[in-house]
Amino acid sequence: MKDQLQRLFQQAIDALVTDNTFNETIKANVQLERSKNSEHGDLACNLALMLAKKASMPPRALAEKIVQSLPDNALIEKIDIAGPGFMNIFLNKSAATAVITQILSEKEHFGRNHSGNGELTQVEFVSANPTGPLHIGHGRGAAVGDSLCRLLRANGFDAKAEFYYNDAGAQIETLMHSTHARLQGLTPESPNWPENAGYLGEYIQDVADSYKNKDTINAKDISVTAKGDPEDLEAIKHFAVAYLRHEQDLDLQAFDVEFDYFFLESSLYTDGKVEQAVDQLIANGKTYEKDNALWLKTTDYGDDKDRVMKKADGYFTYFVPDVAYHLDKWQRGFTRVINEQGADHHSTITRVRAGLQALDKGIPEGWPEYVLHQMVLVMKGGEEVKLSKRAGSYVTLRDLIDEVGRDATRFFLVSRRPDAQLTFDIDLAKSQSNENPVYYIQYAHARAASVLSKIESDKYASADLSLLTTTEEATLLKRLSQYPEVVRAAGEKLEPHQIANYCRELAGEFHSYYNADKIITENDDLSAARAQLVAAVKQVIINALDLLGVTAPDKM
RNA sequence: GCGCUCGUAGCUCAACUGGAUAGAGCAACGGCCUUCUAAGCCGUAGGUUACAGGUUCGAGUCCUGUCGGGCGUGCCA
Repeated sequence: MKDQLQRLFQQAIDALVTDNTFNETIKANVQLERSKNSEHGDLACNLALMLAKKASMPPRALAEKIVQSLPDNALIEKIDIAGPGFMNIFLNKSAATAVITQILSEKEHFGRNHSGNGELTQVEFVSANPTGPLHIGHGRGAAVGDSLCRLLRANGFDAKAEFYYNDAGAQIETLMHSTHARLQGLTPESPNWPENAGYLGEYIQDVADSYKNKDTINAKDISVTAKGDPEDLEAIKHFAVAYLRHEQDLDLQAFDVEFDYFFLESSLYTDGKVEQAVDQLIANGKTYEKDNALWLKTTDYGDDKDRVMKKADGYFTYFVPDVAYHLDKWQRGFTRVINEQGADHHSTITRVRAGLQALDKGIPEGWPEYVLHQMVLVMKGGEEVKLSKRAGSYVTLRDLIDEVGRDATRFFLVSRRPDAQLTFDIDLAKSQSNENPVYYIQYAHARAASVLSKIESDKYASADLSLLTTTEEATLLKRLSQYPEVVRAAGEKLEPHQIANYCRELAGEFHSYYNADKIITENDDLSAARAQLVAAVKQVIINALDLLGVTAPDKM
């Protein structure tokens, strides 16, 4: 509908060009905005303000000429010229209620579009080291990443979720030594606790106990049985990684987050992909040797200094496998990749992109895209809880889900802009769990379901929607018709929190409506029309919450 | 020091590609259940959008500077 209106305004401008109001051809960027204030109509257009100078006439006068030049149409009821020169568009009544019919026929597809054209897109997120349980920071990544996948799919992209396991670095050695020390009956308090056993958390003891019991662990795509030999370091390492991967699987399951693919960093070495990438960089002349190390000329691609690729001790620095990994993503056909990561990784962006450009494989400069989320501060008892895996003080994601609930946790973590820090006060979340915004939205849905259950659906299968005349009804209709645009905007900007805001507004307006007007009245025709509106609201709440991975229960 | 990022009500956060009177929740105060779910609604109060300039018809939003927080800045991952 917006498109149709934009075309109408473009035609009006064209007409004014031919009658010489403008002395040049104007390629107008017609902007239509949803007005916040209902006195300002349904949509507002600022064309006259933007073009006043070029027409060398006052904006309000230009606005009048534009309105006069608009072709006849069935959409617009009237246009007011207001303020400095806004054209406030009031839509036809039947155009406003048409959205109900549309929602009820499209159901769960309402709001979805095909703008992504099925482009193969990958969202990589969480990607935690398999060295401990997931904490709330990973939770934010999981909530945002999963929601991004859902949003992209709603916008017509073929989105795949991927988890990258850093199972090949120094942190895995640390995990091995930590488990080994526990197997020997040591604790971090022991005077002879080894220095290279850096993980001090109690969960390492669980890993050691399980290893000693010769347990079998079934993680996502592997099955490992512990040898039980406390001196076999390789076996310990292998088992510990599997054990903790399984723990993370359970965390993700509890959070209702699914991945299409788990990628192991170690496979990049065993498949020779790291070597291949390095050889290619050397062959392309993008490297040099200095101080016994191999350097990449990242300054050619906007970095502020060159970076070491291969250390003097012969090992690669961490970003080298990252480059190889991203080359692999590209070769798998992901023309679009979005990496959802903690903001502490932002320095890798320049390096990974630089490495990819240096490979000279025709990868676009801005590829891959990044969505970075800021740290989550966890408060408990009025104090900040440090999320240090090494020190062992720890708030796990699963603790949080148990205490606060899955829907509330997900909603909370995804309802803020990712690039702003957020504070998660555990005491507050627990004590006010009934007042969490997610319940407000779910309650709106439950209320709608409850009312509808009181009318047989064939009683409102058809209805005269022109009976919807109250201001609350007009407000709701406007909000509903806005939903497809919100899905599109949130998808384009990769901002799931816009969906959360929309949910809150729709729920609030529905609660107001519910209190202001009876849905079921003496008048059967009116009841039918209102029931259709309620059914449409209910459907859109379901659709929107689904994009956030939050359920919409019928009863609360 | 340099780079990125954020600064909005007492607290936690919104504000669509720059739009009209900056909005919610929590906390505070006052009302609304004989009636479709009160996990709700209505109202009151709360703001120099950190500060100072600039750009323009118009700035919380863009630019410059200052102050403050976070992250990064390693031959750590």
